[in-house]
Amino acid sequence: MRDVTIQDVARAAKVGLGTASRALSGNGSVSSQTRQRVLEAASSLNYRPNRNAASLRSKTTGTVALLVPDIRNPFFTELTYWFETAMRAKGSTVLIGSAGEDHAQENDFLAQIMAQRVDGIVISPQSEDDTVIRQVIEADIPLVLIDRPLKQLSVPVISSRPEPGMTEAVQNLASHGHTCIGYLGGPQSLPIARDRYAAFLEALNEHGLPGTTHFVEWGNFSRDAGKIGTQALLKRGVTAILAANGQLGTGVLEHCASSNQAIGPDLSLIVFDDYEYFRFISPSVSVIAQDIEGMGRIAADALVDCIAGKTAPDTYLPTVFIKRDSLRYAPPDMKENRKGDSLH
Amino acid sequence: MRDVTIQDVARAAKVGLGTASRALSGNGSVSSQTRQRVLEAASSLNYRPNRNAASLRSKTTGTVALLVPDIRNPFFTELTYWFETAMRAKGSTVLIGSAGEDHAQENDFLAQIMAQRVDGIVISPQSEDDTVIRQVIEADIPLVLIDRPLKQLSVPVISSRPEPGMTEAVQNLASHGHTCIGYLGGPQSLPIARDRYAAFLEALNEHGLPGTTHFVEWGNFSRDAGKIGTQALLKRGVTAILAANGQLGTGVLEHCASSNQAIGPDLSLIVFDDYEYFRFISPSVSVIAQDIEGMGRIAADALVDCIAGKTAPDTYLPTVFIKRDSLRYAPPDMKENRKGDSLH
DNA sequence: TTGTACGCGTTATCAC
DNA sequence: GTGATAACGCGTACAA
Repeated sequence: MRDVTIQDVARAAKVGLGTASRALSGNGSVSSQTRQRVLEAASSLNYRPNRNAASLRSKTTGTVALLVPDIRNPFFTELTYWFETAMRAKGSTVLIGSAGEDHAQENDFLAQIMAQRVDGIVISPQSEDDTVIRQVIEADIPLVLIDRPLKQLSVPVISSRPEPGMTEAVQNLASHGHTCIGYLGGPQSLPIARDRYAAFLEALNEHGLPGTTHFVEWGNFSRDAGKIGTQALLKRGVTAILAANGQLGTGVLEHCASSNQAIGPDLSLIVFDDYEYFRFISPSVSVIAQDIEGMGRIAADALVDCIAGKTAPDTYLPTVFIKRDSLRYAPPDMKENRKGDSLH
Repeated sequence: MRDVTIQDVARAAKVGLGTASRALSGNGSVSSQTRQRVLEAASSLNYRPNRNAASLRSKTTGTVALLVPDIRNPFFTELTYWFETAMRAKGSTVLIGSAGEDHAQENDFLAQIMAQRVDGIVISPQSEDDTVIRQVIEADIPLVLIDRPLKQLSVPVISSRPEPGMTEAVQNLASHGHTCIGYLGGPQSLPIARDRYAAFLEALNEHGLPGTTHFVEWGNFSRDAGKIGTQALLKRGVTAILAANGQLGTGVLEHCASSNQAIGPDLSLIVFDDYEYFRFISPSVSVIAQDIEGMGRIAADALVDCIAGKTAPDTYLPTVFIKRDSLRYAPPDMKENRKGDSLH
């Protein structure tokens, strides 16, 4: 059963092929009468335009791609959601690729989408390796980066400013009397990891926390690194941990759950990234939240600008501190006091 | 800067257009000598095949679509991940659509992918409304359904058998001495919701739990329904709750966290669906897990079969019960005993 | 405003 | 095994 083509529509409407095309696509001028006829014919024939044929001529496919390290990471899940929503509103569909840690998969995906002639691509780079990004740039495909800036290349970057949230977070820890704060950092080779740590240090300085020392454990942005780092930090006697991303924070939770360390009473916790479930587990987890919805939407805007040949500015969205129950720390000496305090 | 076409490759390799096409696509026979020449020419010219042009002739796009209610629901996130992985291995890219509750969005997405001429589509229906599905069938697009069977239509369904997991789960609750079990069910209009409840009842019977009563709260598969239902069940004195899906289970967690109800000691919990974070929160949540990876892969297999014109069987994957810490229930009378038991 | 003819890059169908 | 040539469905410059 052959598809109904624009030819069929033209015949049914008793107009020329070109007229039908113009009436349906909206380019060029058609008298409203004939347009009406064409539209009716189209819908009565159940006409579905063939994007592939159109793309062949117009060089635009109405399709963009989103490449993330792992869509199962809630940050990327949400980013994907908002980006897809924004792009669909703009009339484009989104091809997703979840690359995992595997470079072969990344290249696989890249080859496929290049063949598909996507209009543009958004990449959230996982590793320090730039080869994929360079390929995209070389192929001259409009590109927007999430999280990771790329030096000396005019590719728009959408990311976050860790400072606002970080400042409040540190202030809060300080006001609770913490003197030994542990920091779980991401790979120092990643700019965002460095930025977050710098913001952390700056926040400490800003509030002039005398006598406050901090301990740092570096690792990749993974749950396992979070577990291992937590273990190490606890040995060093920290009373609070600030995890530089959600995966690391999840690792903290995991370690504490398996070692019966009670978050809140025994250990304060703040996580950079607000995974949905942080809100309704017990105790709920205090976070420094990125504006993921904003990132997705702005990435979409930036991408269509790039596709249109315009330039799009780098955008750094503010973060906010959200205080929850993981900050109910009761230092040992306070516990001692309580014990003696039999009046209550 | 014009794209390099297969023409250019053919010229460079000093062969005819057709030969180049056969050499590159693998269809038809070419002497290994000339194939070599063509391949070399292609890579040295940095040739990228144009899928759109190919699709115009071959009627196949190497693209499939996946439509889920909300990709942010961890079940669908993981399903998307595995499905995408499987499809990429088969050489297809995946267009995703996250429909939300919005029907307009669904239709939007549908129109777009029909224009894209996707080879097939996998739908995980959200509502009882079949209009989207019917449209796909009417357009004669190969279709596979996740979760939801469709009566009297030969569309493959990939879903789960709740029985194995449910049986073990109920047995476990019984062996812990629960006599009042609460059940949070999904919309009775949904087959999977009915199936799960039926499996629950069957499990109760199977183990001949004398004196065990159960209480049921129905709602849609949402966190809010879980919260409200939990509240209602607790008022009725249940000592354990079985939630019929992950969202409902999340609602239980949320209610308990905000009302200081300790899961484990105060209330046993088993959730149908194994969200990743259930494993490492405290207490960890016992679950009846679906084989999502299997569902994703089998859906991919079934879809390519449909595309190839073959029929694919309905597949129901077994569930498994995974025991975790949310079952450490200590009934009030046991607590009393403990109090008196000062020997320990 | 409307219709015609051509080309987009590829695959498929022929003859050779 | 190989090389011309005709589609595929649509947009658009051009002529009418």
